Amino acid sequence: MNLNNYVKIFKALGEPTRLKILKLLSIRPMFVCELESVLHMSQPRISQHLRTMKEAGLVTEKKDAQRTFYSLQIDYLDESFNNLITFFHADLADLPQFKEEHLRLKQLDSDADVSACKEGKMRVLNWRREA
Amino acid sequence: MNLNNYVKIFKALGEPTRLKILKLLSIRPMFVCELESVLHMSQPRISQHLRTMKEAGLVTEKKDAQRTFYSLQIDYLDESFNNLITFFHADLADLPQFKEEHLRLKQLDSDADVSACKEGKMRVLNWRREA
DNA sequence: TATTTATATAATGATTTCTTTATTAAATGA
DNA sequence: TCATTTAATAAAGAAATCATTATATAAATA
Repeated sequence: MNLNNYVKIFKALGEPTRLKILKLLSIRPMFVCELESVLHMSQPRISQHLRTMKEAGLVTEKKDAQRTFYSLQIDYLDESFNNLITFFHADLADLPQFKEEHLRLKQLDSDADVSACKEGKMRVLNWRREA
Repeated sequence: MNLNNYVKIFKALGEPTRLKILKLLSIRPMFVCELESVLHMSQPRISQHLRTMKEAGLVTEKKDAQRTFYSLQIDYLDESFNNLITFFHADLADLPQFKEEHLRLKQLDSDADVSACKEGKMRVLNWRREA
Protein backbone atom coordinates (compact mmCIF):
# COMPACT_ATOMS: atom_id res chain seq x y z
CA MET A 1 0.00 0.00 0.00
CA ASN A 2 1.34 3.44 -0.91
CA LEU A 3 1.18 6.77 0.88
CA ASN A 4 -1.76 8.07 -1.13
CA ASN A 5 -3.80 5.11 -0.08
CA TYR A 6 -3.15 5.80 3.57
CA VAL A 7 -3.98 9.45 3.05
CA LYS A 8 -7.32 8.53 1.52
CA ILE A 9 -8.25 6.13 4.29
CA PHE A 10 -7.20 8.32 7.21
CA LYS A 11 -8.63 11.46 5.68
CA ALA A 12 -11.92 9.59 5.33
CA LEU A 13 -11.75 8.60 8.99
CA GLY A 14 -10.81 12.08 10.23
CA GLU A 15 -14.22 13.69 9.97
CA PRO A 16 -17.04 13.57 12.55
CA THR A 17 -19.97 13.05 10.17
CA ARG A 18 -18.21 10.15 8.48
CA LEU A 19 -17.32 8.55 11.81
CA LYS A 20 -20.98 8.70 12.79
CA ILE A 21 -22.05 7.08 9.55
CA LEU A 22 -19.43 4.37 9.98
CA LYS A 23 -20.57 3.70 13.53
CA LEU A 24 -24.13 3.13 12.30
CA LEU A 25 -22.93 0.86 9.51
CA SER A 26 -20.97 -1.09 12.12
CA ILE A 27 -24.32 -2.18 13.57
CA ARG A 28 -25.67 -3.40 10.25
CA PRO A 29 -25.58 -2.40 6.59
CA MET A 30 -28.09 0.31 5.79
CA PHE A 31 -29.80 2.16 3.00
CA VAL A 32 -29.04 5.85 2.53
CA CYS A 33 -32.54 6.79 3.63
CA GLU A 34 -32.09 4.84 6.84
CA LEU A 35 -28.92 6.74 7.66
CA GLU A 36 -30.82 9.89 6.85
CA SER A 37 -33.60 9.01 9.29
CA VAL A 38 -31.30 7.97 12.10
CA LEU A 39 -28.78 10.78 11.79
CA HIS A 40 -31.23 13.52 10.88
CA MET A 41 -28.92 14.78 8.20
CA SER A 42 -29.65 15.77 4.62
CA GLN A 43 -29.48 13.13 1.93
CA PRO A 44 -26.78 14.84 -0.19
CA ARG A 45 -24.61 15.27 2.87
CA ILE A 46 -24.80 11.55 3.60
CA SER A 47 -24.39 10.48 -0.03
CA GLN A 48 -21.32 12.64 -0.49
CA HIS A 49 -19.64 11.27 2.61
CA LEU A 50 -20.50 7.74 1.53
CA ARG A 51 -18.78 8.37 -1.78
CA THR A 52 -15.64 9.57 -0.02
CA MET A 53 -15.62 6.45 2.11
CA LYS A 54 -16.35 4.19 -0.82
CA GLU A 55 -13.37 5.66 -2.66
CA ALA A 56 -11.26 5.01 0.41
CA GLY A 57 -12.45 1.41 0.51
CA LEU A 58 -14.11 1.76 3.91
CA VAL A 59 -17.60 0.93 2.65
CA THR A 60 -19.07 -0.96 -0.28
CA GLU A 61 -22.40 -0.43 -1.94
CA LYS A 62 -24.96 -2.79 -3.38
CA LYS A 63 -27.76 -1.54 -5.54
CA ASP A 64 -31.21 -2.82 -4.67
CA ALA A 65 -33.71 -1.38 -7.14
CA GLN A 66 -33.59 2.38 -6.67
CA ARG A 67 -32.04 2.10 -3.23
CA THR A 68 -28.39 1.63 -2.30
CA PHE A 69 -27.27 -0.56 0.52
CA TYR A 70 -24.00 0.38 2.19
CA SER A 71 -21.78 -1.92 4.24
CA LEU A 72 -18.81 -1.16 6.48
CA GLN A 73 -15.65 -2.97 5.41
CA ILE A 74 -14.29 -3.55 8.87
CA ASP A 75 -11.76 -6.10 7.64
CA TYR A 76 -10.28 -3.59 5.24
CA LEU A 77 -10.08 -1.04 8.04
CA ASP A 78 -8.32 -3.51 10.28
CA GLU A 79 -5.96 -4.50 7.48
CA SER A 80 -5.17 -0.84 6.80
CA PHE A 81 -4.31 -0.25 10.43
CA ASN A 82 -1.98 -3.23 10.40
CA ASN A 83 -0.43 -2.07 7.16
CA LEU A 84 0.35 1.35 8.59
CA ILE A 85 2.01 -0.19 11.65
CA THR A 86 4.01 -2.45 9.32
CA PHE A 87 4.93 0.59 7.24
CA PHE A 88 6.30 2.26 10.36
CA HIS A 89 8.35 -0.80 11.20
CA ALA A 90 9.70 -1.21 7.67
CA ASP A 91 13.32 -0.48 6.82
CA LEU A 92 13.58 2.78 4.91
CA ALA A 93 15.79 1.02 2.35
CA ASP A 94 12.82 -1.16 1.43
CA LEU A 95 10.54 1.77 0.64
CA PRO A 96 11.18 2.98 -2.92
CA GLN A 97 9.17 6.15 -2.29
CA PHE A 98 11.73 7.13 0.38
CA LYS A 99 14.80 6.60 -1.78
CA GLU A 100 16.04 10.18 -1.50
CA GLU A 101 15.24 10.42 2.18
CA HIS A 102 17.04 7.17 2.83
CA LEU A 103 20.22 8.48 1.20
CA ARG A 104 20.08 11.74 3.10
CA LEU A 105 19.41 10.00 6.40
CA LYS A 106 22.43 7.73 5.87
CA GLN A 107 24.55 10.82 5.27
CA LEU A 108 23.09 12.46 8.33
CA ASP A 109 23.91 9.45 10.48
CA SER A 110 27.43 8.96 9.14
CA ASP A 111 28.80 12.32 8.10
CA ALA A 112 29.58 14.71 10.94
CA ASP A 113 29.52 17.77 8.69
CA VAL A 114 26.18 16.92 7.19
CA SER A 115 24.62 15.76 10.42
CA ALA A 116 25.40 19.27 11.51
CA CYS A 117 22.56 20.36 13.74
CA LYS A 118 22.90 17.23 15.83
CA GLU A 119 26.15 18.70 17.11
CA GLY A 120 24.74 22.19 17.18
CA LYS A 121 26.95 23.39 14.36
CA MET A 122 24.93 23.41 11.17
CA ARG A 123 26.98 25.70 9.03
CA VAL A 124 28.13 24.72 5.60
CA LEU A 125 26.25 21.79 4.20
CA ASN A 126 22.77 23.08 4.72
CA TRP A 127 20.67 22.00 1.74
CA ARG A 128 18.91 25.35 1.71
CA ARG A 129 22.15 27.01 0.63
CA GLU A 130 22.92 24.54 -2.12
CA ALA A 131 22.05 25.41 -5.72
CA MET B 1 -12.13 8.19 23.87
CA ASN B 2 -14.65 10.50 22.21
CA LEU B 3 -15.33 11.30 18.57
CA ASN B 4 -13.31 14.52 18.56
CA ASN B 5 -10.27 12.61 19.69
CA TYR B 6 -10.58 10.20 16.80
CA VAL B 7 -11.09 13.08 14.41
CA LYS B 8 -7.87 14.71 15.64
CA ILE B 9 -5.82 11.56 15.34
CA PHE B 10 -7.08 10.47 11.95
CA LYS B 11 -7.01 13.95 10.51
CA ALA B 12 -3.38 14.13 11.61
CA LEU B 13 -2.68 10.85 9.84
CA GLY B 14 -4.51 11.78 6.65
CA GLU B 15 -1.90 14.08 5.16
CA PRO B 16 1.14 13.07 3.07
CA THR B 17 3.70 15.42 4.63
CA ARG B 18 2.77 14.27 8.11
CA LEU B 19 2.93 10.61 7.14
CA LYS B 20 6.46 11.19 5.81
CA ILE B 21 7.52 12.88 9.04
CA LEU B 22 6.02 10.05 11.08
CA LYS B 23 7.83 7.47 8.97
CA LEU B 24 11.15 9.16 9.69
CA LEU B 25 10.36 9.39 13.39
CA SER B 26 9.57 5.68 13.33
CA ILE B 27 13.26 5.05 12.63
CA ARG B 28 14.45 7.14 15.55
CA PRO B 29 13.51 10.37 17.34
CA MET B 30 14.83 13.43 15.56
CA PHE B 31 15.42 17.13 15.87
CA VAL B 32 13.44 19.47 13.66
CA CYS B 33 16.56 20.39 11.73
CA GLU B 34 17.24 16.74 11.00
CA LEU B 35 13.78 16.28 9.56
CA GLU B 36 14.41 19.41 7.55
CA SER B 37 17.64 18.01 6.12
CA VAL B 38 16.22 14.61 5.30
CA LEU B 39 12.90 15.73 3.87
CA HIS B 40 14.16 18.88 2.16
CA MET B 41 11.20 20.82 3.43
CA SER B 42 11.04 24.23 5.03
CA GLN B 43 11.35 24.51 8.80
CA PRO B 44 7.97 26.19 9.41
CA ARG B 45 6.25 23.56 7.31
CA ILE B 46 7.74 20.80 9.46
CA SER B 47 7.19 22.61 12.75
CA GLN B 48 3.56 23.28 11.97
CA HIS B 49 2.88 19.66 11.08
CA LEU B 50 4.67 18.55 14.23
CA ARG B 51 2.40 20.75 16.28
CA THR B 52 -0.68 19.20 14.69
CA MET B 53 0.64 15.75 15.50
CA LYS B 54 1.64 16.70 19.01
CA GLU B 55 -1.88 17.94 19.64
CA ALA B 56 -3.21 14.65 18.33
CA GLY B 57 -0.88 12.76 20.68
CA LEU B 58 1.04 11.08 17.87
CA VAL B 59 4.39 12.62 18.79
CA THR B 60 5.97 14.05 21.92
CA GLU B 61 8.68 16.66 22.18
CA LYS B 62 11.62 17.09 24.47
CA LYS B 63 13.54 20.34 24.62
CA ASP B 64 17.33 20.07 24.43
CA ALA B 65 18.82 23.56 24.63
CA GLN B 66 17.53 25.46 21.62
CA ARG B 67 16.67 22.29 19.76
CA THR B 68 13.55 20.14 20.02
CA PHE B 69 13.62 16.40 19.87
CA TYR B 70 10.48 14.70 18.54
CA SER B 71 9.46 11.09 19.15
CA LEU B 72 6.78 8.98 17.54
CA GLN B 73 4.26 7.59 20.03
CA ILE B 74 3.67 4.32 18.29
CA ASP B 75 1.96 2.81 21.33
CA TYR B 76 -0.57 5.58 21.39
CA LEU B 77 -1.20 5.06 17.68
CA ASP B 78 -1.71 1.37 18.19
CA GLU B 79 -3.99 2.00 21.14
CA SER B 80 -6.04 4.47 19.10
CA PHE B 81 -6.50 1.93 16.33
CA ASN B 82 -7.70 -0.63 18.85
CA ASN B 83 -10.00 1.91 20.43
CA LEU B 84 -11.64 2.70 17.11
CA ILE B 85 -12.24 -0.97 16.39
CA THR B 86 -13.71 -1.34 19.88
CA PHE B 87 -15.86 1.71 19.23
CA PHE B 88 -17.23 0.03 16.12
CA HIS B 89 -18.03 -3.12 18.06
CA ALA B 90 -19.68 -1.27 20.94
CA ASP B 91 -23.42 -1.40 21.52
CA LEU B 92 -25.01 1.88 20.49
CA ALA B 93 -26.88 1.91 23.82
CA ASP B 94 -23.53 2.22 25.60
CA LEU B 95 -22.48 5.34 23.70
CA PRO B 96 -24.01 8.45 25.33
CA GLN B 97 -23.08 10.56 22.33
CA PHE B 98 -25.39 8.41 20.18
CA LYS B 99 -28.39 8.61 22.48
CA GLU B 100 -30.67 10.21 19.89
CA GLU B 101 -29.46 7.98 17.11
CA HIS B 102 -30.00 4.93 19.26
CA LEU B 103 -33.62 5.86 19.88
CA ARG B 104 -34.26 6.54 16.23
CA LEU B 105 -32.62 3.32 15.15
CA LYS B 106 -34.77 1.31 17.57
CA GLN B 107 -37.82 2.95 16.06
CA LEU B 108 -36.55 2.24 12.59
CA ASP B 109 -36.04 -1.42 13.41
CA SER B 110 -39.38 -1.90 15.17
CA ASP B 111 -41.87 0.49 13.67
CA ALA B 112 -43.00 -0.29 10.15
CA ASP B 113 -44.26 3.21 9.49
CA VAL B 114 -41.09 4.89 10.63
CA SER B 115 -38.74 2.39 9.05
CA ALA B 116 -40.42 3.56 5.91
CA CYS B 117 -37.86 3.45 3.16
CA LYS B 118 -36.85 -0.07 4.05
CA GLU B 119 -40.18 -1.14 2.64
CA GLY B 120 -40.01 1.37 -0.17
CA LYS B 121 -42.86 3.43 1.17
CA MET B 122 -41.44 6.38 3.03
CA ARG B 123 -44.35 8.72 3.12
CA VAL B 124 -45.60 10.20 6.33
CA LEU B 125 -43.13 10.04 9.14
CA ASN B 126 -40.18 11.53 7.39
CA TRP B 127 -38.30 13.76 9.86
CA ARG B 128 -37.74 16.33 7.17
CA ARG B 129 -41.44 17.05 7.09
CA GLU B 130 -41.85 17.33 10.84
CA ALA B 131 -41.92 20.73 12.54
C1' DT C 1 -47.45 7.77 -19.10
C1' DA C 2 -47.01 10.86 -15.23
C1' DT C 3 -45.72 10.97 -10.52
C1' DT C 4 -43.24 9.59 -6.70
C1' DT C 5 -39.25 7.60 -4.45
C1' DA C 6 -34.29 6.92 -3.66
C1' DT C 7 -29.99 8.42 -4.64
C1' DA C 8 -26.31 10.76 -7.07
C1' DT C 9 -24.30 14.80 -8.77
C1' DA C 10 -23.50 19.87 -9.49
C1' DA C 11 -23.02 24.52 -8.01
C1' DT C 12 -22.30 27.78 -4.46
C1' DG C 13 -20.43 29.87 -0.39
C1' DA C 14 -18.21 29.40 4.08
C1' DT C 15 -14.67 27.43 6.56
C1' DT C 16 -10.49 24.97 7.03
C1' DT C 17 -6.05 23.44 5.64
C1' DC C 18 -1.55 23.86 3.68
C1' DT C 19 2.55 26.29 2.20
C1' DT C 20 5.36 30.26 1.95
C1' DT C 21 7.40 34.36 3.70
C1' DA C 22 8.19 37.06 7.60
C1' DT C 23 8.98 37.65 12.37
C1' DT C 24 9.86 36.38 17.14
C1' DA C 25 12.11 34.12 20.94
C1' DA C 26 15.39 31.66 23.31
C1' DA C 27 19.81 29.57 23.70
C1' DT C 28 24.65 29.56 22.12
C1' DG C 29 29.01 31.35 20.98
C1' DA C 30 32.36 34.78 19.29
C1' DT D 1 27.24 42.25 24.02
C1' DC D 2 26.24 41.07 19.27
C1' DA D 3 25.68 37.66 15.90
C1' DT D 4 24.19 32.95 15.01
C1' DT D 5 21.51 28.84 15.52
C1' DT D 6 17.14 26.40 16.29
C1' DA D 7 12.51 26.39 16.43
C1' DA D 8 7.91 28.45 17.13
C1' DT D 9 4.56 31.54 15.65
C1' DA D 10 2.05 34.91 12.60
C1' DA D 11 0.30 36.63 8.32
C1' DA D 12 -1.28 35.88 3.79
C1' DG D 13 -2.80 33.55 -0.29
C1' DA D 14 -4.06 29.28 -2.69
C1' DA D 15 -6.38 25.08 -2.56
C1' DA D 16 -9.31 21.69 -0.49
C1' DT D 17 -13.28 20.45 2.29
C1' DC D 18 -17.97 20.64 3.95
C1' DA D 19 -22.92 21.71 4.01
C1' DT D 20 -26.73 23.55 1.55
C1' DT D 21 -29.65 24.18 -2.31
C1' DA D 22 -30.80 22.81 -6.71
C1' DT D 23 -30.93 19.51 -10.34
C1' DA D 24 -30.53 15.00 -12.60
C1' DT D 25 -31.27 10.04 -13.06
C1' DA D 26 -33.38 5.83 -12.65
C1' DA D 27 -36.64 2.66 -10.68
C1' DA D 28 -41.32 2.00 -8.86
C1' DT D 29 -45.95 2.92 -8.84
C1' DA D 30 -50.42 5.15 -9.62
